[in-house]
Amino acid sequence: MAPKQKGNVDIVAVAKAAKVSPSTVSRTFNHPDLVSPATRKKITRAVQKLGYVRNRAAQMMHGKRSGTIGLVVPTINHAIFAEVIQAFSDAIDQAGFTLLLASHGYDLDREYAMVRKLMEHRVDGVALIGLEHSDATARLIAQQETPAMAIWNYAEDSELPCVGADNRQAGRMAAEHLLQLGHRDIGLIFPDTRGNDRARHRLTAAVKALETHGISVPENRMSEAPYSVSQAKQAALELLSGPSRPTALLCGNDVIAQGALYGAQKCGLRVPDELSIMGIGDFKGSADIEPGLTTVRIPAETIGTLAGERFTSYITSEAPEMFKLCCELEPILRGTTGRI
Amino acid sequence: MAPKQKGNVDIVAVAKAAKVSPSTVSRTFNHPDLVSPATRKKITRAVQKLGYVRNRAAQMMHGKRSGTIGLVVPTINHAIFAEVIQAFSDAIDQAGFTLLLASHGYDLDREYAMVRKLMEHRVDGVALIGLEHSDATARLIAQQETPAMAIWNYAEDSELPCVGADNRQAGRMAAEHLLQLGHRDIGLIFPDTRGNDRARHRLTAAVKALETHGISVPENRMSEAPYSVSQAKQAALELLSGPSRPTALLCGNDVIAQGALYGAQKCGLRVPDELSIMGIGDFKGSADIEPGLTTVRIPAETIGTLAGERFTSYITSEAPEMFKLCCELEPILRGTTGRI
DNA sequence: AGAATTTATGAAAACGTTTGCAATACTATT
DNA sequence: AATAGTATTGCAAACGTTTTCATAAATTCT
Repeated sequence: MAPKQKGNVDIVAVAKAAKVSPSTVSRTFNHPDLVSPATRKKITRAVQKLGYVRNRAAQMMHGKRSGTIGLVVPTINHAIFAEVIQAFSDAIDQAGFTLLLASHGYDLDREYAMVRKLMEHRVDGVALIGLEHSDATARLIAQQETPAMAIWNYAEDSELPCVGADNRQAGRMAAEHLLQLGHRDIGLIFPDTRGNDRARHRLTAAVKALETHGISVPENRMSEAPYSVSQAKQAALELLSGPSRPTALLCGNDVIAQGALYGAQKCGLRVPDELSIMGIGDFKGSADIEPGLTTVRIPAETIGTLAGERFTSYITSEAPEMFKLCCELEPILRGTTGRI
Repeated sequence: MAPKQKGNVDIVAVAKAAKVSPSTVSRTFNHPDLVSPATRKKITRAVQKLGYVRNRAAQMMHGKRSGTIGLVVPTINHAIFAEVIQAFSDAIDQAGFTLLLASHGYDLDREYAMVRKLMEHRVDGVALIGLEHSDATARLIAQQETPAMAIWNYAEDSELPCVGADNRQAGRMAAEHLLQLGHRDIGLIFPDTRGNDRARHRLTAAVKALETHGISVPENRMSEAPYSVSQAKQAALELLSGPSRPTALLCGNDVIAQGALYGAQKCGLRVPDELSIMGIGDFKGSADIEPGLTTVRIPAETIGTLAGERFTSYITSEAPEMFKLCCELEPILRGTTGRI
């Protein structure tokens, strides 16, 4: 069946096969109510027979939306972004959009290049992770008048519409949980904060919360590690091998916390009796390690879904309304923290 | 700077600003050597000033490639696919292509819908995960003459070009490793194999390898669990709680193996002394758990990169050559398996 | 039965590019 | 200085759709 036409099955081939004009075929797709049921059936049959697939690029040239949304992330290969991407993708798919995905590896210049690339494809909107972007990117977005939004961070004063969590609050909550348990000597393991406002906000807020309680964090209690279990393990090992060791470790995210946990186990430290470990994020799997990781839950799936839903309706709306959604954080108390 | 034009900055606006014809502007982009350096500079300046961004959809209407490649995966939110997606994305980006991503949640009908959706966007190629797809999907691909490929599985007799690993071999290697250590009573935890040829091939090959050694696996030694640590933990708990328990667990992938490990720890079983656990995949993180997970390494990143490189050159080539690449598997011996 | 609507269809212009062909302006050759 | 090239540019058609406007057919009303 479905005899392979000589390549170019377009709307006029369908029209010919159905013995109607191209206009009518187009109308059958876009305004079916304007076309008589009989003709519609003829056309549908011709479409089936020829295996016609609509050409959205051609539609797009008539001011129609392209039906695509661009998403630019630092990396795909990271539990938390994968979760956001999945949820976002599902949500926009629901609204008939297709996802154009690009990653930049935490490089803001590459981010600009990616946004530009997406705009060449005339995406109907661009979603970015975080609120920190280069001026060039901001200019480009403003100039092209492409709808844009930020995912993952929330900020009251954001220029862009955003759906996310308050990373400062996350940092504060993590610090306060440890303080509440009586910890006074706390080690910090965070990633490089350049071009990563999420990490930076968490770190500064955590430090500030500690200072409020009269605790300052000396240099030798701070360690830098990328989002990698093994490198975080390494970093933790260093932090724990000194002559005096902290009673608790506050980690930039759950991946780092997981590495820290393994590091502690390697040192033979009992968690949480001898060392408390606190993560941020509540990644998939954090509940399942032994002991379960205490963390601050950032609802990635909710954020992705909400972002997708709001963005699509923002794009399709006649009179788009600015939106800024702050998703609730929640301390998840599991087995890696305890009273001093 | 960059004064916002009244919305539509197209090639003719640029032409007007540079006082040349649209054709010349177009040529400046596509065949710069045909344009005098002086004019080229004028045009470049006009482009800068107006903030012109090329419209690939419009180019596409002239038989030019759209510059997009579609990738359809079961799910994004899975360590192993995230890794493949990242590598694939980077590789095609390198060649100037942009990724259109869609996921179907292990539903072959939705997979068809996604492929169709991508074709409406006139992707230059479609990459699918695995070799098992619905007839409708196969027909659609053949009919549209869109280049297509399979990622993740390798099969000698595949219709599509493919880059991947031999999942049967993976299953066999896992089984043989356990056999070699003297295990005779082996429990199997695998996901539902419908619409998932990866899992099915691993399972059947593992069972066959065991049978070759005169071992048949009774019903009560098999358990089904999705790719979820917690559910796999549950499944392992059931398998291990019976009156007699197996001496080893062969798991469909590393996520399941990780769950099984936690399950064993929960039962108070010492791994690997009292129970061996074998995974398949070597996910990021599998090396870092304690004890490190013994597994069969499937080089996800290599597969993604290779797939992206080969596919782009396949697409851009004048005379495309079929390709089928089988990536090497490697048993990774860590701490979760031992002699009986 | 004829006029006035309403419904269904087609013709043609438009969208933003690319490209084959024609025209023009140079340069080199004799 | 006339000729033959060659380098540069512009014109207009083409790509696959959508949409406005006009026309034809069918229906309703008086």
